[in-house]
Amino acid sequence: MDMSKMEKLVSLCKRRGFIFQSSEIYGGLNGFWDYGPLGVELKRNIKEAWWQDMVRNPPPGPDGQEISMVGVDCSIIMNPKVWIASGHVGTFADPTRKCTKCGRFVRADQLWPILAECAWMNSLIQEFTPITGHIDTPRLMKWAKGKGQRLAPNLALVRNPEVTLSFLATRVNGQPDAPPDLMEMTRYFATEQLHATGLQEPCPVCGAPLGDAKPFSLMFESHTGVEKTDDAKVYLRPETAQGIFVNFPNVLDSSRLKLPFGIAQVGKAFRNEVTPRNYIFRSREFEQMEIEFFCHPAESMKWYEYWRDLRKNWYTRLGIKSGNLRPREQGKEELAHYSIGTTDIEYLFPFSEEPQELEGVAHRGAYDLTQHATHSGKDMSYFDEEAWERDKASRGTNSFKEWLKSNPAKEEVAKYSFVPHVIEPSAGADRFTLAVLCEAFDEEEIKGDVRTVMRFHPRLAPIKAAILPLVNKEGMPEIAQKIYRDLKKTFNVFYDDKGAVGRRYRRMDEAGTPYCLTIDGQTLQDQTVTIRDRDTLVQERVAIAELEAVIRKRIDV
RNA sequence: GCGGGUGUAGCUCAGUGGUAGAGCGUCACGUUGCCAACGUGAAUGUCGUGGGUUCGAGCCCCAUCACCCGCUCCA
Repeated sequence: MDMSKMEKLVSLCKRRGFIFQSSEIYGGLNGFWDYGPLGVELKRNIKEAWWQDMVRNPPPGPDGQEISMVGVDCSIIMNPKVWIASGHVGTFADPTRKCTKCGRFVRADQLWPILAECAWMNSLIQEFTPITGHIDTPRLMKWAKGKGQRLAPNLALVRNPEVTLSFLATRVNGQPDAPPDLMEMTRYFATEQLHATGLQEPCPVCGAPLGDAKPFSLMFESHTGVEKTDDAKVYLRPETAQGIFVNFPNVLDSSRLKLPFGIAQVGKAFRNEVTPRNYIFRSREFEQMEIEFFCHPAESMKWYEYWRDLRKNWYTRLGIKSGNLRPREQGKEELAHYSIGTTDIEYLFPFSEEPQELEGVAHRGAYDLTQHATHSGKDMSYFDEEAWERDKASRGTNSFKEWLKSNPAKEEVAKYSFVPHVIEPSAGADRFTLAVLCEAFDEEEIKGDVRTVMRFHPRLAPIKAAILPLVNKEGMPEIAQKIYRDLKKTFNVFYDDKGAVGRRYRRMDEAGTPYCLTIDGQTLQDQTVTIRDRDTLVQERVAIAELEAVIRKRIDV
């Protein structure tokens, strides 16, 4: 059998119940996936580890201080104005035309300026005189069979010069008093079947005819209420972040938080990706684990570095080998216009030679809060009461409002009232789940036999321990059942008494269960069981009474 | 969206126009004494889906869907 690692992993995930294709019995749906019984446990453990480590128990800040984190859980469908303010609606609101051959998108209103600058046009325009409409057929023919082949392989003039030029000649000779202008000539060059299609407009990249202009949005749309009118149009959120931003004032007013602090959210997001690809890596429905950390502008770089390092280390701690994990500072040209800095934390998946993004840690400045302040009219700034209390005596009044009337300098006001800067560590829960699966997958040879084992970090493993009576007699199943009932109150454990114990061990290896507890003959004598380690295969004896503590200790490594 | 490939049992695959198959897995019974044991038996398929050609289609043709690879896209 010659399967790639990725194919083996996909097969195992199906076979053991980690991941299924969405609506599979109906042929599936491109870009959508389901988690099975083991997969949902794995993903829950990942999300819970994130929530525990980032929200409930984050490590100390850069100066050793406690850091404040709270969570929210926002609706997926929000007021559409949110997405206008965030920029998601605007970015692709312009009608876009798609090339029928190469698939590239061109903004409809920019087509001619772009064409004027494109490579094939600049080459072609030297071969005729657009002012007079005069054409030199042999010269254009030569271009079509030479440079044109390379520069615009799908241009009608290149694909079928005889026909294309005959249409053009008919036009030029038929109306000698009204020579075609550059635009019309370009359309002729792009048209192969004039009578069937009419004049076409070419793709700036390859020359093929462009499709009709259509508004293009990566956001899924729906409607509220009965009538599906434009007024009722809503969007499925393409990211969880905006729910946090728009709730910034609510959280501030209800939770007695002071800057700096962070708000976290875990939840589904939706993007109508052009090409979903690579298993669950790029799906149209996915889950994000996002933090917006709000801080004073003067401290923002410090916090950016804090989160960047913390997030990278988190992955390492959960078992991602450092060699496969690549933090990558984005270049200036890559950055969104509002971002001061962004680090992509990338992972080298088996399906790609290039590392792929697991998480982006972005310094977003005051962009988002300012956008929402502008669009909603709601004040999104923060008033630093401590700073004001400290300085008010020297300002000559107890009232900040009163002081503002004296027209203080902007920089002075900003010491007390300002729009916080934001550091955004935005992680993909499904992407990390896939990374964990890839990282865990291993095959090793034991006595000429291949053992497939998922080496999950114990904290993430779907099943923590299996309880196995060595044989089904002499009271072993009864003892095993009791152990099972005790342990399942605390851990996700699995009971199995079917078949030979070796086979049961191997089954648990494929599920990634870190520990197997076996009830054997000696158990009957001294109330101990063996605990088998998934990775080392080493077995130790542990008293039944100490099992819970022993497992807890091992899982919390 | 383009080009190439694939689609047959839960998984991996064989099956080139004439009775739907194998290995593994699953289940039952027996056996069981620590790393995928053994014996016996069983279940499992609209051959991705829909059309067409044919006396007859898993196989040929058309369309469509999904997955994989390469482009493209990923605000």
